[in-house]
Amino acid sequence: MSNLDQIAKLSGFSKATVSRVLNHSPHVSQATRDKITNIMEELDYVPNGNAISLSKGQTQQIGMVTEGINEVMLPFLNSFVETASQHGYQTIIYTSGGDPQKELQAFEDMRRKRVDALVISTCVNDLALLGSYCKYGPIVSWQRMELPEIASVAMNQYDGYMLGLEHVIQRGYTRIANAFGRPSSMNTLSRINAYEDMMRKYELPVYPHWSRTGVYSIRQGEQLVRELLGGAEERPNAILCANDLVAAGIVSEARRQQLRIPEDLAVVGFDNTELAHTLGITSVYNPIADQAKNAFHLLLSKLKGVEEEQQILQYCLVQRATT
Amino acid sequence: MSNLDQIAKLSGFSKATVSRVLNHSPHVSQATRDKITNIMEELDYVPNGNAISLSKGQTQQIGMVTEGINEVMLPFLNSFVETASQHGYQTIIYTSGGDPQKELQAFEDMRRKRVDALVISTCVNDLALLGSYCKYGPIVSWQRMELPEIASVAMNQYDGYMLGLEHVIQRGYTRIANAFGRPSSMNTLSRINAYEDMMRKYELPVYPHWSRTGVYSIRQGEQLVRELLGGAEERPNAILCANDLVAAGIVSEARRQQLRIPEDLAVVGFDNTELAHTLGITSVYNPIADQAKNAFHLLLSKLKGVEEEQQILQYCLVQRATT
DNA sequence: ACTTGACATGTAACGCGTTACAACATTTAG
DNA sequence: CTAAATGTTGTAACGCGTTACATGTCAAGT
Repeated sequence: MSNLDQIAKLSGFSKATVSRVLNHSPHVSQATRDKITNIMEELDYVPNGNAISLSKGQTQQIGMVTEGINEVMLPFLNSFVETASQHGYQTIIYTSGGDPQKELQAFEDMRRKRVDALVISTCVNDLALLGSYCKYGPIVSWQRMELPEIASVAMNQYDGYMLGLEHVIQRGYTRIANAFGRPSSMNTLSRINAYEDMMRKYELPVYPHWSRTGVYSIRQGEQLVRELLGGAEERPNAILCANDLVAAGIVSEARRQQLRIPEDLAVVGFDNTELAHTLGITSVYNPIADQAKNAFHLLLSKLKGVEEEQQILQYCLVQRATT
Repeated sequence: MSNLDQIAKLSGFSKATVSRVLNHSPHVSQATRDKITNIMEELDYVPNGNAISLSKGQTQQIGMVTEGINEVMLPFLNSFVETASQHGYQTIIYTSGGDPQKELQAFEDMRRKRVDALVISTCVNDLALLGSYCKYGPIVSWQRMELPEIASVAMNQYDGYMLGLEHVIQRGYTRIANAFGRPSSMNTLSRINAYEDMMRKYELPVYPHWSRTGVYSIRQGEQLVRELLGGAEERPNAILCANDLVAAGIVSEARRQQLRIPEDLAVVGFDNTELAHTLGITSVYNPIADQAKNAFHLLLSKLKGVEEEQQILQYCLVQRATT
């Protein structure tokens, strides 16, 4: 392995000049540049990334914090990785599996300068703890957070949920159940507020039993159908779901139980992922890929101290066969 | 930001001793260790990851090369990230979007010592080119590769495909179509061989028109149904798919066209992902998560020069409602 | 001819741990 | 009581670019 020092010696120039060539500095004559470039090619030289990171004090790496990678965050992840890479940044995945201790690794890695910044997709640690890491680098969250230091790129959950609720109510469903996501997350709180406000507005019944939190996956969706529609006398006739995965689980389990959709049960998913399209599930469109782009640009702004342009994001409801 | 030098000066010991404390070397007395540890805590000291990487010559980071992250590789990615993290390695995602030039970034990053090793999920560059990067670090591939330097953890595609074929033939389907994946990949070649051998064995008709390559996604599956079952006189009555995504697309489009499944059309997916379970699609089980584990352990073996244990993986067919 | 400035290049310190080797002290074995 | 073994700590070089500042050169301006 050759290094910059050898290139300098062999070419007869100083390390500084070689470094300038490497960094396309204009302060090098063409002749010098050519000579040095030739020698670098001869020796098959490439600069050592770690040395660069050490001296520059940044790694061009951004950590993504998540509980685990699932279908819902796929477009977020893809879009983020893609956008970052276009700007010369790589993305490191930190999955916690729900373990706060494991999640902390990501934050510690920022403290240790292994990553320049963090995007949070899902997060299981205390706000206070997160706050204490803000001084080590910029953090942006997909989910809404109550910390001023941590910007969020999520859509307005309250409005989005209202949209879904309004939709089913307009179509005549009145017994509405909810499969919410992470308990006590801002997203969930906003949705709960939306639900309560809407029920009040139309004076519809609220059965606490019909609202669940902590429902994210296909399996949990299936399970929910068994519980809510098993044999109880008073059953909901519409379910709004934390995401399309849950909706998919509900739809497939409901069909297995000979329930007619949408006659007996209306189902509304969230995020309008590929899955919702495939299965024909009505879903609230959530511009996830654009949110990821915004997340990256927010981080870049903070890293470079310059304003980067943010997109303004729209949401809407996509109606399909389940309502 | 405090550094090791400051800790050394303040504690009155040398940098070497401080470093020993950091690395839990046994050659430090308890008293010294305590003193140094206290000072580190006082100053809120953490070692700089880049400095460590530079001097150790390794980053504890592994790059994952892929065209894009989709449902099929989700368990692979998740399992890999998880396993790697258990062993102190982080995973960096390199998505190429099919652009060889972008893909090269991952390989260049290994050359520049940004990652210690690479796992290839999908790869669009020449074998020859890949071969030339093997000298910079270990590479393991999910897909089978013809290079001796690059180990593979994929299941035996030939046998797996045989399993699917045998299944539909036993159930009386004779007009079999194929949605293969990447053209000219080893996987596809093996599957094509399996198909031809099997058709020969049972003396079944082979319509070249019924075999497609380059079909990976839900949309492409839907498209395929329109093409193969649109209006042609002689139609296939069974389709084997590159993966469960394609199968999902086929099933949903076929239903839209009022085709009865499995009476009019049998569909077999591959990988037996969550999606196959949800939609009730028969699928060849592919122990993807375990393959990812094996991939990591293979890399670790090569990095440490020690044998790591590999699991022997089983596959089987999971029958559901589409056959 | 002389100053000023633009341009090219070098010097040396810096970013921060790691580690082979040396040195010294203290046990322990004989 | 001494030699060998063990344990503790220090020295200094190394891994490799980056960059602020200094220096030297040559052409344009007056």
